Amino acid sequence: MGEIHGKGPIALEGIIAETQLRKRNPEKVQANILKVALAEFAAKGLSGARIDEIAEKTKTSKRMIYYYFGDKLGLYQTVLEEAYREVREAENALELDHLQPVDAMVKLVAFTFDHHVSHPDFIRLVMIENIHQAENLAQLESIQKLNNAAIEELEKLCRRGTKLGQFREDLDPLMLHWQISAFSFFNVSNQPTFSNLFGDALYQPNGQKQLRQNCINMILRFVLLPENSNEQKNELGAENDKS
Amino acid sequence: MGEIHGKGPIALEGIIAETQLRKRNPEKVQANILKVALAEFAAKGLSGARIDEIAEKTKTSKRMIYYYFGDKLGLYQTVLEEAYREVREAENALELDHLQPVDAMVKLVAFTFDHHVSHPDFIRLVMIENIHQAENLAQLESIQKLNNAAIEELEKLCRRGTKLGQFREDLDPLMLHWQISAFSFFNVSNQPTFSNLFGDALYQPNGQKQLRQNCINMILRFVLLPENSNEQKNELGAENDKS
Amino acid sequence: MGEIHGKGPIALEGIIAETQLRKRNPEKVQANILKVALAEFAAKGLSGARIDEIAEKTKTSKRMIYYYFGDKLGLYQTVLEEAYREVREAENALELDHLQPVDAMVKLVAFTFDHHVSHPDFIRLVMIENIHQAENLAQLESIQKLNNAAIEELEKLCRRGTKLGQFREDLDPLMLHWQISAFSFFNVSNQPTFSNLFGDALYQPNGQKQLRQNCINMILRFVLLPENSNEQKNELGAENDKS
Amino acid sequence: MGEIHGKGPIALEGIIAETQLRKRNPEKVQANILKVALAEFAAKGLSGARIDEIAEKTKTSKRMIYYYFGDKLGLYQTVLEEAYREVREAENALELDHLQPVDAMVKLVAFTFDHHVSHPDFIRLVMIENIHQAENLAQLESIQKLNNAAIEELEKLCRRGTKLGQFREDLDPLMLHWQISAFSFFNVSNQPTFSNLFGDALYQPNGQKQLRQNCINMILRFVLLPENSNEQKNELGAENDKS
DNA sequence: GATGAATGAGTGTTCATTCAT
DNA sequence: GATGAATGAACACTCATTCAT
Repeated sequence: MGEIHGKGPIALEGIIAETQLRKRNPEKVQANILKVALAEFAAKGLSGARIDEIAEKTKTSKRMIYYYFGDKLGLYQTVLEEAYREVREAENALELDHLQPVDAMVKLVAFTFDHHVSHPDFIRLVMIENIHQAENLAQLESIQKLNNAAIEELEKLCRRGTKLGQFREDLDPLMLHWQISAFSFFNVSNQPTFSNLFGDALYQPNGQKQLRQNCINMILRFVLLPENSNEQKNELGAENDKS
Repeated sequence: MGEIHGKGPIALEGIIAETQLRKRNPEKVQANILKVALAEFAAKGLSGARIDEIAEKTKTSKRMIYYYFGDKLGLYQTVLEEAYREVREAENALELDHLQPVDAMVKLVAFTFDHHVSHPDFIRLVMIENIHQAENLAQLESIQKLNNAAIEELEKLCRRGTKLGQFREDLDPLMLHWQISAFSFFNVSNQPTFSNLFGDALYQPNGQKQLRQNCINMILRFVLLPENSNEQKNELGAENDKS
Repeated sequence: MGEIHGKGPIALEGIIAETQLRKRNPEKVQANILKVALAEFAAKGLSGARIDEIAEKTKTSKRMIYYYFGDKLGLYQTVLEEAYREVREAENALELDHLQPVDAMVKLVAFTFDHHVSHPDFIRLVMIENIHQAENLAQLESIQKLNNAAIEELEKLCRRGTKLGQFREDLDPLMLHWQISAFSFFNVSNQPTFSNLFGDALYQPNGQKQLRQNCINMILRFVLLPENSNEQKNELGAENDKS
Repeated sequence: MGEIHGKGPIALEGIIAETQLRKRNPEKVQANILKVALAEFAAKGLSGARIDEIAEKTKTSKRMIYYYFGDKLGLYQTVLEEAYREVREAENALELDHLQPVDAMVKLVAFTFDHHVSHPDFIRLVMIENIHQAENLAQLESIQKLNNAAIEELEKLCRRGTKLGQFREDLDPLMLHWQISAFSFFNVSNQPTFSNLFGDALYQPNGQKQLRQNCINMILRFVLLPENSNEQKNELGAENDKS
């Protein structure tokens, strides 16, 4: 990814490019360190990751890690911060306002599910934070603000659905977010142990497809008023088969 | 830490008394080590936990850990094995056969939810295993057998419910187990980060009560045939309020 | 520390203003560095002082330290040289020739005592040099010349006192200088340990007053011929009380 | 000192002896570390000394330094503590009670002077402590007690001399101790810089002999009542010549 | 079975110094 | 003259593990 070693016919250009890349480009150096560090921390945890190993996989040296991030914890916290920021920015890019409430809810759950699947390193980082009682996350002020947006978006959606007589009136956006997250997060976080203990059928393409659809269905049945739920039952149930 | 910085006279009498107190009781010594080790691994992860610290909190010495468990990984694997065994044994003690399918399902979900809440160290151990791609769990043959029982129990229950015309016919016990686990596991595993980002309302007594009830409801609505679901809608919905 | 952990926008205006404030004034820049370096070396020793920390407390940058002084040792030696020069210049400004020998001697001892008290950083620098076996001092040719003046001044004074029949004939100016220095130097150099072990009574205003007077008395009794010493005994003794 | 390498005809015995010396002898291992560390700290200061270098000069390994002393500061503090203890114990072994006050005072000053000369590493350690504002010394409770004994001994002596009409009545034992210490300490501590600046005449055998005698004389003239001082003046003065 | 002593390979971190602009 | 970026060698310290008794 973005590596340069010997993939063009003219070697000299590659050398020049690499030289320019490596030297005097603080942003890229930091980004490169963070990318490597994210993978290492996600794979081995905070105390399991080794600064030496991170440095080795980097285009720069161990010294620069300390130059830019102070110490191991500083590096970890920056990695955590960037990971959250990236994920939240993608979430905020979701445009739900112009969709019908039901469609918007389907899109939200589907996106959340898929987004977790496509960011396993972020999931693992969050697991690590949970093992550490979120004490590092608690120190990142910049993150706290980002998350309210997600709840507010959901609240807007609930209100719209309720006003149209489609959603129940007693919905709690926070709990809804919790429920959507539980499915999406667990799906990625516990894949290794679940597969090991019960086989990986649910983690094959077809299994994931059903899992995803059932999550959407469960959330929909939860938010919809019974009468609306009935109208859609065939449609919803149809996707639950194992075909 | 088993290290000496400074020195002091040795209380000979104390040593004799202590020796007599625990004279040659291998099982208790091992159980004591495992209890301490579980807490340490759960709190700090595999590489974060320190043999010295575990030994210090033990009634015995560091040498005994190596004597009984070989090395750090051996200790961790034994801890993991015991934790799984204990949890699964409790699950298997659930008597569901004499209950109506719906009641049995409610009891199963409620028990799973509560059981996770009351075994946070186990949850954390599973998180750690997931970070390590379940590679240690994979080496424990004794565990693999235990889990099929859980699925089989659930399968029996589904079949009974379906035969009575209450449950849908296309239920997949494995997926059902996944769904129940997702709620129950996430509830404990992600409490630190979720509370930090969104406040701890859902982790206050009242919040937990609602969360638990909604999980039961969601599972029920998922397994019940629509016509049965409708019959119960008032009852189910009633518990969703925030009172 | 010249290192970056985190980043922030750069206040361009501030930089321009500051640049104009100290536009090209090498002497002041060097003097500023030396002042800061003296304090740092005196406080933490040669190996204990940090170039980064010195640079940070300076109005200029780390690079300038290397530009002007070559390396850490060069900076230290320059600091040492300047400190000696400043102290010796003050000593040489003492006008003793127009005073009676006894008065001149009193003034010399009193001045030396006070001068040490008011230059604690210099004292500490000399202590550091002594720990390093004076190997840096030995490389500063400029300093060697300065000190003979002090001994010559003292020799002149001794000769005058002896010629007038007040001082003993066998006085050795070098030893006299040693004795005066011993009191004056030890008073400052060993204050921390002495106070810690024996209380700080002697380092309170009254204690210092007595200490100073007793030093003067001891030197006087040493240089004066016994018959002169007797004449002054009441006067001298009177100042030894603890009032 | 106590080394074994190849100084006996039978090599095998040496090997056995060395083996027994190196293995399982905690006291000797610690003593060996402390001896080496004292020399290193005295030569290079707290931050200048290197744990690696200390370990290398030791019969054991770097790891054992941390095993017994925790960290660098712990090692330094233990070195400091042992150095003070050793020096104070020698001082307390002085038997002054059976001597005439004047003889006792002469013996005390002479001993103090010589004792400092023969413990240069201790002196350097004290200098280092003074540069560090005695902050490590302040943490050693065991040392504080030892020093009162020295002052009390001196107080007893002063009282005896005063009672016999030989010493002045207004003597302050603490100040007397300060004065004796000033000479004795400065003589060792400032030898490098003093020799460098003024030549080493005073540090040649003859110079030291005079210096020592003059210190005794100055202290005696200070404590003796003038009439007694006069009686002894010839005797005292006689030793001040440069022969 | 049980204990304190001992160890080597690593692990995070810091230092004075130099480079590119 | 002046600045932020970059560096390698060293540094203090820790780890799981084994030895001798």
